[in-house]
Amino acid sequence: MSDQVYIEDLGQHVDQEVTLKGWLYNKRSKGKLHFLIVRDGTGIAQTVVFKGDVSPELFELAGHLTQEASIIVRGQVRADERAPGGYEIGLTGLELVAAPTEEYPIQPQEHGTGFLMDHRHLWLRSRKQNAILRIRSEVIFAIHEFFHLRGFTHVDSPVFTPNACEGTTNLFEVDYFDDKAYLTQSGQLYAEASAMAFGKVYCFGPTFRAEKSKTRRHLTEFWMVEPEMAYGTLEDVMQLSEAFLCHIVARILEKRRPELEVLERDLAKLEAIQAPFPRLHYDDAVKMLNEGGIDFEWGGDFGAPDETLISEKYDRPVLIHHYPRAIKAFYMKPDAENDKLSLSVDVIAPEGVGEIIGGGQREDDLQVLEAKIAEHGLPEEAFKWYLDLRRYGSVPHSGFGLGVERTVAWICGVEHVRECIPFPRMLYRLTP
RNA sequence: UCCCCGGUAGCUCAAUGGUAGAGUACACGGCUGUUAACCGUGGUGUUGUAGGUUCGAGUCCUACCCGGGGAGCCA
Repeated sequence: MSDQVYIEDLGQHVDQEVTLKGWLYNKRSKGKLHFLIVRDGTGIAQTVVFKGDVSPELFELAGHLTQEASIIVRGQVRADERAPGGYEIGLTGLELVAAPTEEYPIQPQEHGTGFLMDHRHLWLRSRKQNAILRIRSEVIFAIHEFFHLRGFTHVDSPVFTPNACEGTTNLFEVDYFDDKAYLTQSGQLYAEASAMAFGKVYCFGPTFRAEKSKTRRHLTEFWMVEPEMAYGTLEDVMQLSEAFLCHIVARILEKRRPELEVLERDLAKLEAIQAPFPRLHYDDAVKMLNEGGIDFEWGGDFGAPDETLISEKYDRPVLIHHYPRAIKAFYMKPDAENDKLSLSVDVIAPEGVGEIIGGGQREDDLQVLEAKIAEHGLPEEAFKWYLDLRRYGSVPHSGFGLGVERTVAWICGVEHVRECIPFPRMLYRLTP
């Protein structure tokens, strides 16, 4: 049918005869009226079947449709304040493509998280989940757009790796023919190599952590975007992450407002995301915690409650920089002015989502890096190629990693990252 | 790995140690404007598993399994 339209475009077809192809989301009947609520992946729309307007067979068919029946409906679009979304279709034609062979398990009522996660493949059809994942798609598009507009080259890093980037624990080990390999936990080392070849690069892909974490911020498989800039400094990374987050949020506000409304997101909180972001030296963050009544000792890393206390003081993301060297990865460059500190930065999202960005300036001196690798007990052989980057034209460089699911959770105002990826992989959950 | 909570009908949940129930979904009937519509009629259980205490266990005890929330670690 050539006049098929999508529900998100209904407003452009008022008073026209159109065809919708979709599924029955819900149905309400009242005597000589059936209200068929149809979804097509772009939204939901109400269609009205009036007994006087259609054949008895069609009215009977409409009355017996069950939830998630796949249907093609035809009728005239009209504006009506009583219709959800403001538009409805006066139905004149109805084709049942396939009736469900069994009762659809997910109903318009409360369900438990475990049940919904077991039915994730169907849960995706629900309004809220649909909105979250459409926003995720837009976030990913905005990420690519941002870097391309700034002259970054997209260079992907491998998923199979021979070694750990940040230590050997928490890696998924897999058989690799007669050898062992690990699923990557970061593409950074490869992004560094790419930056030496292309200048400004970013890699984007799934990463894996075999941490036995059971919290609303953790997945065992999550997506990370990691830009890396040759000749970049800590300051460059801080400016880039600020502009990056502003760009993403602006894009979502521009293009995904209907989805944000489905999620009942407070738009004012997103509209507040403008540069500059507050910057907090690690020392000052520690002071802030102590003044806030948390017994925190200098030198430690911040836990979830610490991050929440800090982020609650601001209405936009906070950049915390110059963390102690001891709690950061081996490749972080020390601060020339204070050997105990590193040229590192974490970005804490507002509203309790926690850290969404971690990055900094990398160690570019061969001898220092060799010593660090030995000090961390890492296998020198595995890092031979990485050290080549310091042998052949080493330059200062910096970059960061952004966790996509946490970013989507923050933008959507969703409690748990498991709803921010189509098929989450978590501790104790591998299906569907 | 540690701490806390839970597991009863397809789903959401009730049930002083004493006959295992309601709402919802589904089916049929009624109503021309419903917003998770409403009204009437219709039936569903190895109470997570295995032991134990008891005249009697969904309920108390022990172990295990599964799930949820949080911590640590991280994005």
